[in-house]
Amino acid sequence: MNSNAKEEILAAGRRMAQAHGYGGLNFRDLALDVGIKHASIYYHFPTKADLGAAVARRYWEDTAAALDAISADISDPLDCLRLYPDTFRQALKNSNRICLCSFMAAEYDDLPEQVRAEIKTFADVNVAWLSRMLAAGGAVEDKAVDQRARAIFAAIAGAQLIARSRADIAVYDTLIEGYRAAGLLPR
Amino acid sequence: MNSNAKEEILAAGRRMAQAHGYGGLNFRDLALDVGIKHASIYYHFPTKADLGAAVARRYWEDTAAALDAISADISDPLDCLRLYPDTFRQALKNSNRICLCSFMAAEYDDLPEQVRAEIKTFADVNVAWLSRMLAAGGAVEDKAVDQRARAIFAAIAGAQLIARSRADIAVYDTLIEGYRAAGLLPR
DNA sequence: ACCTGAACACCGTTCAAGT
DNA sequence: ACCTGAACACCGTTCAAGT
Repeated sequence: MNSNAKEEILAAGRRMAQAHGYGGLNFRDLALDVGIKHASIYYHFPTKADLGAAVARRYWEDTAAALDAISADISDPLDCLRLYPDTFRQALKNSNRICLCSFMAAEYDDLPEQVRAEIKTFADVNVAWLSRMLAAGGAVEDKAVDQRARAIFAAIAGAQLIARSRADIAVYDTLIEGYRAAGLLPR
Repeated sequence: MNSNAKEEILAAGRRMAQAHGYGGLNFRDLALDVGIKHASIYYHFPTKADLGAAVARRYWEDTAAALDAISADISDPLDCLRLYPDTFRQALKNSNRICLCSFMAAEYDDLPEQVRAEIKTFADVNVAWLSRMLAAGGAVEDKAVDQRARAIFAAIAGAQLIARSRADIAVYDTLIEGYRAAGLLPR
């Protein structure tokens, strides 16, 4: 267990931050979840800022891997784009959680600089992947690709946020369908 | 001053909640801002839940009034829709704050039921106004009006959230322009 | 190397008591 | 009616001590 502790802290920290944010991430509940004493967490992460940054970094690393897996498995970039909303849907399915970085975006004022840097990278990773799919799919003019990628990312983050506030995943599905109907997302 | 205290608490509470959320709304800083002792706030609002609900209620009441003023002043519903993103832009302009209800949507898990009810009403107020404008504008099929109204509301909330995470209002403007280019918002 | 008990300082929250 | 002092509870952090 001891060699796994760091990984378990990261996993539990991610779950906690996706439900309660950086402010709601606390060493005592985290320790309870992992099954160690709260002081022990400081052995692995010297400060809360370090923990938050590590959790956010692991989060975008996992997201980048998941997106790459999609585009490696599926040859049609438009099919990849059609699957993209599902990556955000999974957080809602997991006890009405949201994207860690959306939550932390709201908490921007209270975030240590190192944490801010990681959530910026999360957005960059998503926009870069969307841009690649859009460019390869050819459904959008070249000069509009970046703008459209950013619009999709922001709109989907918003849909997830609003769906959470109703604790109803059907709200998310309806919003995504609305984006498709409006032409923001490919059919 | 004492008869104004309640109003000043509401105003300061709104500012604080738009920057730090319900979790970051705290009686000590609030009291410092208003100029009374922190325990005094409990005379006006028995619990934090009461304060949060009152702040959120006042927030949607103010928003409803502002939206009604727009649609009363401007006869063309499409012009009203063109102005809608500006209501969310103002929060960002005000020290990179966001919509109180977006922040609280993220905090859903930790919200008292009475606060949840108020942020639900905020969304309802916005969607109802957008639906009226869309229906009157005739730019969207009747049966798609509600879906489009919800999509616009969620997408704009998302744009505001992402712009905050960059502390850059130009990001918001670009995202809104992206929504227009994609056909989600009227040109 | 990895973990723990105990303590500290700070701050949000509460409530009985003041005027 | 309106406000306050003082206590309580919690949390991030530290550190000497355990295995």
